[in-house]
Amino acid sequence: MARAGLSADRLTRAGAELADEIGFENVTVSALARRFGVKDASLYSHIKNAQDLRVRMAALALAEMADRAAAALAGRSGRDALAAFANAYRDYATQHPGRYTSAQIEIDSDGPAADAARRHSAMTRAILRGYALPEPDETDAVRLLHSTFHGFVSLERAGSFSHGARDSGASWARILDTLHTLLTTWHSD
Amino acid sequence: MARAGLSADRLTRAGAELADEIGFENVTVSALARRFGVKDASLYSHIKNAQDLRVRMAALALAEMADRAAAALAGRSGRDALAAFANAYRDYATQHPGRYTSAQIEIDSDGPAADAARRHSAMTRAILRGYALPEPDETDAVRLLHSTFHGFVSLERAGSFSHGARDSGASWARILDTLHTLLTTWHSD
DNA sequence: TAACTTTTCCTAGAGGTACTATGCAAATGA
DNA sequence: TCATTTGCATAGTACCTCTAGGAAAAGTTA
Repeated sequence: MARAGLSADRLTRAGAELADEIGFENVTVSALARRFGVKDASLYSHIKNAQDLRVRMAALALAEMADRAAAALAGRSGRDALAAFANAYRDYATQHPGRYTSAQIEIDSDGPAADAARRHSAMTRAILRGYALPEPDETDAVRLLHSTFHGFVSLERAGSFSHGARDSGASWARILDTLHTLLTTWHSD
Repeated sequence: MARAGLSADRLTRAGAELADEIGFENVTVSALARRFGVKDASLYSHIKNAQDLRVRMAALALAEMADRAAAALAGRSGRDALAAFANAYRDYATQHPGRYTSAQIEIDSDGPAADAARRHSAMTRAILRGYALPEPDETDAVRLLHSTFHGFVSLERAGSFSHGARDSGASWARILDTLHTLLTTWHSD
């Protein structure tokens, strides 16, 4: 009998695809096993348990987001960098809703997903280089940006912005403008 | 045999308590039935299914958040109103993590949770009365505030802000300041 | 109060998911 | 080529969701 050629990485990537198709919360060990035509018990040779799979998916998504962020930021600064990063972030969430959701699970600081999370976080901080804020202001600003991007994307996907006349993309563009202004006029106390 | 005296409302409230204790994703029909000392099948006389229970819990949480927001905004305007609303929002999430999580599920616009969601949304808009923004700017600002509050709370709870030297409460206060400044200096184009 | 109706909870059972233990067969490599 | 390791299967436990049908409590009417 031929083997399916499974591995933790292949399962993680397939899990990510499945998440984008049917939603992160519907990705089960059983569903993943069905996709490979094997029994669910077989997956436990590669992953520790269902939570382990989820953490691996989160690490993959965070790494992909960090890569896109790095590409978006290359050669840009100030307003351009801010907009490019923000749009890369929002586009990723739109194109890969399941992956994006997976990246939101709790990650402990010494787990396998922590590295990817730190890389992504460093990219957010890189946006601010052009604004030259002193600490702890830069940290506050990083947190503001991350909060706003994540909050917007997450509310947009939950349908919170779809009941009014205002296009949510227009709001997004406007919000990026105001954030740029906020950062350029930021004053430490 | 005595009856347990169940009803959809009691189940919803008990589900909310359970969510705060063990986490929203761990609230199952079975666990709720155990808490009342009845069999799980008995709950289906009161709730349609597990998703129905979750939507009811979301509606309860949104209603509670709208109540707290209304109380926080009463008699306040401008910066005071902004800070009071924001702190009420963050405090609710801290005190009721399970309820807060329940409020984040997707709600369709004509479902039973939509009313509560609209009330909560109206409260966010009320913050902006003192800033007198024209449309569509006010809508953009509402979305910015909601995004930032939700994003911050959600990242804070996921542990994203706990790995640096900067206290997350200090960042929160600073962010509220900058948002106030942003709103007072908002310019329409 | 007796009979009838409705509601509430039960038992029983089907089907899905997570996970463990164990065994065999395929791949690896000495 | 033979021993070892690895990959997948079988079997089985436990928990969850939900349906069907029945019985007893509570409410209603005569």
